[in-house]
Amino acid sequence: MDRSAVPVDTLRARIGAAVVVQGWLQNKRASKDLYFLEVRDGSGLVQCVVSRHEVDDASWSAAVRITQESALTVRGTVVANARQIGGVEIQVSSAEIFSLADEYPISPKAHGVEFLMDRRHLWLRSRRPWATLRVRNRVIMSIHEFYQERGFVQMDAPILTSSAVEGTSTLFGIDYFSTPAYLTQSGQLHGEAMAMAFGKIYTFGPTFRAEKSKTRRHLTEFWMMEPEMAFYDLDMNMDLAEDFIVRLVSDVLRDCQEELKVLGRDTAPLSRVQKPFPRLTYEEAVDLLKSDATRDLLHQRAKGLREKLTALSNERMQIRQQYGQAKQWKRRRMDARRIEINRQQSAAEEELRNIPGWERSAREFEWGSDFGGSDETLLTWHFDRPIIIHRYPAPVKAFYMKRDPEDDRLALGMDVLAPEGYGEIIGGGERATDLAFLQRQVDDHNLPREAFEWYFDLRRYGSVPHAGFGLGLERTVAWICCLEHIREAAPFPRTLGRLSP
RNA sequence: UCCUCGGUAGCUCAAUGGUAGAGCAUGCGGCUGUUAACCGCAGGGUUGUAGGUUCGAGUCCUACCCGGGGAGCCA
Repeated sequence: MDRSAVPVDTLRARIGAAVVVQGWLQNKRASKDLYFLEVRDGSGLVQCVVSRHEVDDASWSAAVRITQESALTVRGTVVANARQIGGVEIQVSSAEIFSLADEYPISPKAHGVEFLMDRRHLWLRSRRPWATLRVRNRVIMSIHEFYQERGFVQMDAPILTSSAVEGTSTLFGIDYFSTPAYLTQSGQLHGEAMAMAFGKIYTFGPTFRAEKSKTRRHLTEFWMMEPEMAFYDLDMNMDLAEDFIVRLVSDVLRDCQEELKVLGRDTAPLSRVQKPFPRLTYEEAVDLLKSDATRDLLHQRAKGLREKLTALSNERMQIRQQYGQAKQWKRRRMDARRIEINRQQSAAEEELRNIPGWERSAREFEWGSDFGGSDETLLTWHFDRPIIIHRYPAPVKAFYMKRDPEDDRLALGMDVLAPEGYGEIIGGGERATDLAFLQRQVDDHNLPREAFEWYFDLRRYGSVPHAGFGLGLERTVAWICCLEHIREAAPFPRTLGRLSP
């Protein structure tokens, strides 16, 4: 241990200074009298240059012997070098191995998702997880700052619950001292109780869904942030959600430039996340979905995909022709490109296969159903920022939603859909205040009245208009980072068929 | 549960029904500024499992197992 060790992300401010850095070896490159050690300490990455004639024998031999992911201490001088990550490197005066690592399974090359997920505990050390999970951290901090600044109080809803909010089919059941219990799927109802006590509250914790969904948008365990506000109506709720999303994105844009760069995230779409978000009633959304404009967008998309496939197959042929006489390093690049071509080709083919189904689903959409995944994606294609859809048919929303006073068929629910195909990141609405209505709703949904007596009390004693929503943390992070799969947005994701590591 | 794509070296992927290959990783050698460094040499395989068709199966057929993506459901 060396108490004078400094974090790598502070080196830029220490040019010319002698420093100590402790970390792990991410990768190394060598020539006869020179070793380049890429050292990672969690805060960042720095190249350390070991020159044979400028270090003692012990340090030189450490540089020669050290393996990927060994822990080490490096002493040296910080030198400006514009070509390096962070703009600096360390000219090493001495290096010492803390512990020599066995052969590391994750080589600095391409790997498949299953291989990496089986080694998630090690994969966390790589660049992409580093960037993604630091964005996640920024989002979490922004969530707290945003609500605390507005006078919200953080409260925690219970994780173990006695009853289902909307049926038990999607809940994980457990044995609670011989009584059946469930892992929470939402802090919603308890949030309402806390809002009646504290005015404006938010909960932030793990949530569990036993849905057998195998898609890039689903986890069985995820973190949900749920604000709940007394004396709030649907419009105020939508305003809050809008301010909230704008704040999250702008904080990440301001503080996570390096992370977004590592992820290769195009920041232009994020910069467009400004107020106001387009707001559509369910009715308007249905009309848009069934419109010629939607059909044209789909046809345009299909045309673009077909052109892309042609271009990819041309490139593949070109590579095949050149491969025979190519130099080895060029072949390697071609191999990498060929893999990327295959990946893009199967993605494009899959989407092309799906498009007729998407078109049918959109055209034949019937008033009263809920939007499917493809419908949501199509709706967002019409806009350049998140959109809010509100006033859904009551049957597709939860029993506790308030009815629209203007039209009793509708519930005052609202969803925020992220652009670029990431779907619903927020779902919420104004809650029903009338006791008799809620009791009828519980009966109509075949839910046990006894389980909701405490909830009914909130309407017996000082019932007020109130509203709230839930934000899925991982979906939000996946969208902001432009991840291919939501599982990358959690350190140890839990999905259908994955409970380890 | 259904639809769809896949399973070949430690990893990522090639291979008209006809002798299973490449790159990376590993080991050895070379190189004074590398950026997934590069160059040379070497070791490394029961092609997911079980059947079937065939003179001959990684390739075709059947069943099963495992994984990816999607539908339903949802944040």
